[in-house]
Amino acid sequence: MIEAGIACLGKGGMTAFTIDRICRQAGVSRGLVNHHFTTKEELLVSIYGHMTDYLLRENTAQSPQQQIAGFVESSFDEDSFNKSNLRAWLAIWGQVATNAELKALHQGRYFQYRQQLTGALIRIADLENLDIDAASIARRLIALIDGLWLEYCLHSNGFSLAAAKADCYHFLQSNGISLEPVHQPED
Amino acid sequence: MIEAGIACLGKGGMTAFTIDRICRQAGVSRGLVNHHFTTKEELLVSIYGHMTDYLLRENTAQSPQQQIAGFVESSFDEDSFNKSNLRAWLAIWGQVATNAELKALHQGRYFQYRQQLTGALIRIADLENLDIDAASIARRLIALIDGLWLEYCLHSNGFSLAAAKADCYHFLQSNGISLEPVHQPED
DNA sequence: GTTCTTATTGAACGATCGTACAATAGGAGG
DNA sequence: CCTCCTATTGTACGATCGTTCAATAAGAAC
Repeated sequence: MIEAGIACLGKGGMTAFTIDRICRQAGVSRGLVNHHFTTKEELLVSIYGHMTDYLLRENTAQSPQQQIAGFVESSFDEDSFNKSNLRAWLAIWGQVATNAELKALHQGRYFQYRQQLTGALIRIADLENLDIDAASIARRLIALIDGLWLEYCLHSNGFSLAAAKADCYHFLQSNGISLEPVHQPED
Repeated sequence: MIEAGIACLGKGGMTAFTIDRICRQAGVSRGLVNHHFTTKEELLVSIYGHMTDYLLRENTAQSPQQQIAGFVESSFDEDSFNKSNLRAWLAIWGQVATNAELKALHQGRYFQYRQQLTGALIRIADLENLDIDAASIARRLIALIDGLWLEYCLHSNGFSLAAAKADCYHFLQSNGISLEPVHQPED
């Protein structure tokens, strides 16, 4: 049902996020959503939680370098960060200002995400005796990733996912962070 | 009426973009929208055209350095790039995949925008004998601007508009582009 | 004043929206 | 078998959606 909601958001944004279409997508009857979720907004919050769980999942990388590389790689994993999912994110971002519960969750999840990045950067700086502003780099890296993803999905003919990843690595390198790009196991 | 539509998009995204609310916002009666615009989607396209006209307006800067600085400065002008306008942009971006007419316009406007940036970068490279990939820098600068704007509007307590501008200038500098930041006339 | 075009109004239409609710199905525990 | 709890269904409701359309207001042209 959460998956069905994501699919609807991906198809037509918040306009397509209706009880009717979600139930049809999930193959269940109309009244079921309001049985499991008291309101439609609550379903939206659950959906956002589900989506961010994926982002904040345990990163099994050993070194902080591998951890950051893992972030970059998974940020442009075409299974998760495709046009459909971008629309879902755009729709949810557009509702953050309206839905207080969603806003609180979003602020928390974004903080966690940035903290994970910042922590890895600080560990790298400690290991290699670097003098960097880890929080600032994390913030700018997130901005770059979001912006590249936006560009890629809105006009994908412009460049490739590989180019987007390269841009991120280039950004890190120009900020003093060098890391061996890890190759994801191709399954 | 176009302004009223932007205001509605800013208040509640595409969900609030209804004939009723637009007319109420504009202070006119219900039937007027369909008199000037055959359909609601056509109004949305007009709104997007109006919004991008502002971005692509004639840049009166003399030097290419000033031109790029003008882009950065106006990208974080709080009159235009506030939370309300972000929501309008998010809503429109979310509809680009659905509305063919909107998609065509968006592709064209984005191409113009990137061309203006690329052209200025090429002129700088010519003047200063630099060997740069202007198109790539333009693309990454746009991504950084979009991402920073997104971050700023979604959790504005994180940093300031001045910091966002500084991030852009820092990015350009680390890519070999140095430019004197111009101070906008404060009117 | 008359005529024509345009701007604007407000009511009406069927469709769809979110939610509530009574009714049914099914499985677990006794 | 009976009883409870939960899962699921389908209908119903008032509200709002986009669009259509006849009616009116307002000027411009003559």
